Amino acid sequence: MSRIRARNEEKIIRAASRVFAEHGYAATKTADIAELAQLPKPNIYYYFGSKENLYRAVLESVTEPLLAASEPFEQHADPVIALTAYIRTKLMISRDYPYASKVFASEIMHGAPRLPEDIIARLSEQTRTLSDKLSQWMGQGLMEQLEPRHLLFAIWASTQTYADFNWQITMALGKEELDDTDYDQAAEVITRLVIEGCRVRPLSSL
Amino acid sequence: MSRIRARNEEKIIRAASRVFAEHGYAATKTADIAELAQLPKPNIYYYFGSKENLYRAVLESVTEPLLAASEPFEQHADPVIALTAYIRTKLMISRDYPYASKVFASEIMHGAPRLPEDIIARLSEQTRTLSDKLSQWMGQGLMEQLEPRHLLFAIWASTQTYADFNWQITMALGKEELDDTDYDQAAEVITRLVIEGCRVRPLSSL
DNA sequence: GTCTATATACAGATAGAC
DNA sequence: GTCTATCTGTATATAGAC
Repeated sequence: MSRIRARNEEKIIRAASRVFAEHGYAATKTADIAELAQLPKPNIYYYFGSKENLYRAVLESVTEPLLAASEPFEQHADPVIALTAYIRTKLMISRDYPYASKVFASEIMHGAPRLPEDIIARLSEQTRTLSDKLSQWMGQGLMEQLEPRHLLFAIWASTQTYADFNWQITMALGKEELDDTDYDQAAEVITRLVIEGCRVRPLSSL
Repeated sequence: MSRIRARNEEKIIRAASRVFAEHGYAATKTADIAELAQLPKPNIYYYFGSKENLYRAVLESVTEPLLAASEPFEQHADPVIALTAYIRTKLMISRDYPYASKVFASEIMHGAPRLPEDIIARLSEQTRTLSDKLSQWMGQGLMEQLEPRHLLFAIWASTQTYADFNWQITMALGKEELDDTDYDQAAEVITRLVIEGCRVRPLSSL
């Protein structure tokens, strides 16, 4: 793998993430990706073979930040701290990786027809890990007994909505784009819903 | 407007809602809509003129159920009852009108490039009405003081996710499709988050 | 008013020069 | 290894028969 190749592949992936996120897979023209990447169109086919291959490469590349969100669950044993940090991290990912979030959202909304099996497996495993942790806390009396997966769905949806449905959010808030204050307010509301709503208590209360 | 015309237009709209929801605007072929509607393809162009016109007609037709969700806010003065009913209604809409929800979600995710101005206006007005009502309850001390629009975003996201990201939900729950029990559990979790999380109190507590 | 057969345009992909 | 010029399939849209 040459220097120039690595550099061009990265430029293409970056440009493709954005165009796929903004227009969706089918509406995306490889010519637009090439233009944004400032490379001739055939380069894309030379490096990736086909539009679909490139799209799969994009899906792989955007998976990391999304999976990394669960770190707070591994780092903190205390449910109040872990859940608070998790919500904040999920919101920061929506802010910093909006293309990753949208490409995934679009893919999943249409039934994940092009999502590689290994990514599905990793997402499933993460879901299991997270819901097991929640069940454990519930069993210890550190939070109310609820179906943990529905709680996860609520957290995922209400944090990712700031990336996926950014248009609606900015419109409703009457802004061009969101600033740090908006994300702080979002974190405050969602954290309150989860912590107070599930009566989550710190480890020290045991 | 002839009988046969009205009937065919409705068949086309219904088929189009489904195909647009499942594949997105760009990936949808008018031939697939025609096949599902059991009509010849040129009929679509005869009745609607273009794929884009048909899509706009679909957007108009799916707007009603989505706007109707706010009825509980008008019917019930009590915040506990109104919010509980609102969450339930939103979930039932996700269950009963999944195509409407997905077509809208896809449109908004890509920046609403084809959403008619009048629909935007009606959605904006509803947002204002709902957040005003929440502010009023907060002012009366019937619930915690929070940015009401962020609370709305959380409710919208966590209820619509059951339609928009149905694939992920069913996969996480290990099911082919959701049943009434799943929606009951979802309602229980989301209602608890909102009512307990915002410390919403009934009118009678005043 | 309705539908079969066809034109047209666009975008994914590649052959071949450099 | 890289890119210009071109091919080709596919899907929107319509002309014209019934």
